[in-house]
Amino acid sequence: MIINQATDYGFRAVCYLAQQPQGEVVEAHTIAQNIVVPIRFLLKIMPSLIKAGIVKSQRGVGGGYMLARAPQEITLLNVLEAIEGPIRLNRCLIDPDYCSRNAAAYCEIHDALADIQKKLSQEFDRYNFADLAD
Amino acid sequence: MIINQATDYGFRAVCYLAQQPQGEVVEAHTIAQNIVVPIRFLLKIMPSLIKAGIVKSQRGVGGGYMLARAPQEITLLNVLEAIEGPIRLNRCLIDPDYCSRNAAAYCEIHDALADIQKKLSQEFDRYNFADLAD
DNA sequence: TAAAACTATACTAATCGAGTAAACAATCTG
DNA sequence: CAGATTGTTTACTCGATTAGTATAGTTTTA
Repeated sequence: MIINQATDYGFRAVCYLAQQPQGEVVEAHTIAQNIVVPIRFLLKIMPSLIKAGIVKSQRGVGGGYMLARAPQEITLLNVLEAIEGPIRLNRCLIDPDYCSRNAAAYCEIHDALADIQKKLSQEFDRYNFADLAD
Repeated sequence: MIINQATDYGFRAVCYLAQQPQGEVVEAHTIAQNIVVPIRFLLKIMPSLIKAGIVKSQRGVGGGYMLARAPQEITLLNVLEAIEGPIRLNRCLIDPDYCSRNAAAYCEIHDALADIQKKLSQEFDRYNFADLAD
């Protein structure tokens, strides 16, 4: 019921990139310093954001990271799912076989959780980084 | 971002009790069998529900558990908080000093998460066990 | 007073989270 | 093209948490 530290750092990193002039490439150590995150940990997180099409990277001298699309097109949900996968409130919502009662198909609680989970995703999706970076 | 197994079991236990005739005392092993939960684990969870005023217990021969108040007065949020404490999406929402940037006071992300967290609590609070037990 | 029930506390094994390390691959510059 | 720079990949560690088990204790009632 708590987001990962990595996700928190991911939010900060994307927010920081959204605050840079458009097209500016920022290297990892600069990002890490500004958002106050251990650089090695940040370096491990970034590839997830790249695979999700949220940021782009450039290697070699003068390399670094930049957003891969407009900040208003990136939501908290996008970053969260890129780093820790889809939101799941309960394991039975991923794998019905997980339920020790084998009741996923008719369980009222299952339905309620599925509903809440959907609402939660929508809430995370309401926030984009153009607004957050202000 | 996922609820505890204990919370899941708590939901089931309260739901099962809500399905019993009013005032009926049900012993732990009966509950455990019906909701398919290890009895020792269930026995460990129940005291949290008692402390939260959700169920009552009776010791000795013929003892067991019953709801402490009407099912419509018990929500998913009540049970969740009884078992795993208040919902917190991020540690900085409990303890602002936790933020490695020390930015909780002015961080836009912090505000967004606080907002989402509030909505999430409200969602869990919308479901009561009179409805869930149908 | 003995058995039946819940309570409290401590223990354990497995998993997960956060962070570190090291070897590697790409890119630029002189 | 050599070497420095910067990101990538994968593996490792250590501590915390989770899920569950065990045991000794307390209350109640027949």
